[in-house]
Amino acid sequence: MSWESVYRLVKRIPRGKVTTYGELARKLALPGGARAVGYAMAATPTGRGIPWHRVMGAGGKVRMPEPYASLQRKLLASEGVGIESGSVDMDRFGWSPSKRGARAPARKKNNRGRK
DNA sequence: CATCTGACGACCG
DNA sequence: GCGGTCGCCAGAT
Repeated sequence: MSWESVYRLVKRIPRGKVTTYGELARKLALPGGARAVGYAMAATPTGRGIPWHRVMGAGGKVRMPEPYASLQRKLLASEGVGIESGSVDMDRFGWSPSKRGARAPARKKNNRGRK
């Protein structure tokens, strides 16, 4: 059950969005157990359809050793997630478990004639 | 059963 | 804003 739950949530993350270890931990009723979540992710077998790269640290910052960090940035950027100085804008790409689109993008693209 | 570690988070200087 | 410390949980030895 343990890590399976984590994987499940991670798999739920929609493309182009990211979440944090803390959020996952909280959703799993493990406040402060973000480390456990991170540990689980570290053991996450690649090639299982688990978008581990969509899991960021607090504040949307990259929390992992190379070369994973670089790979993550690359994958995220490939999904349209803008990264600034190694950090992701959680206000726009932050995704909350079970709270689908809680932080929906502000959609501030071209005004299409009106603001 | 005791101890250390780890892809974390919050706090303090 | 950055770096160091403590606290948290689960797994491995």
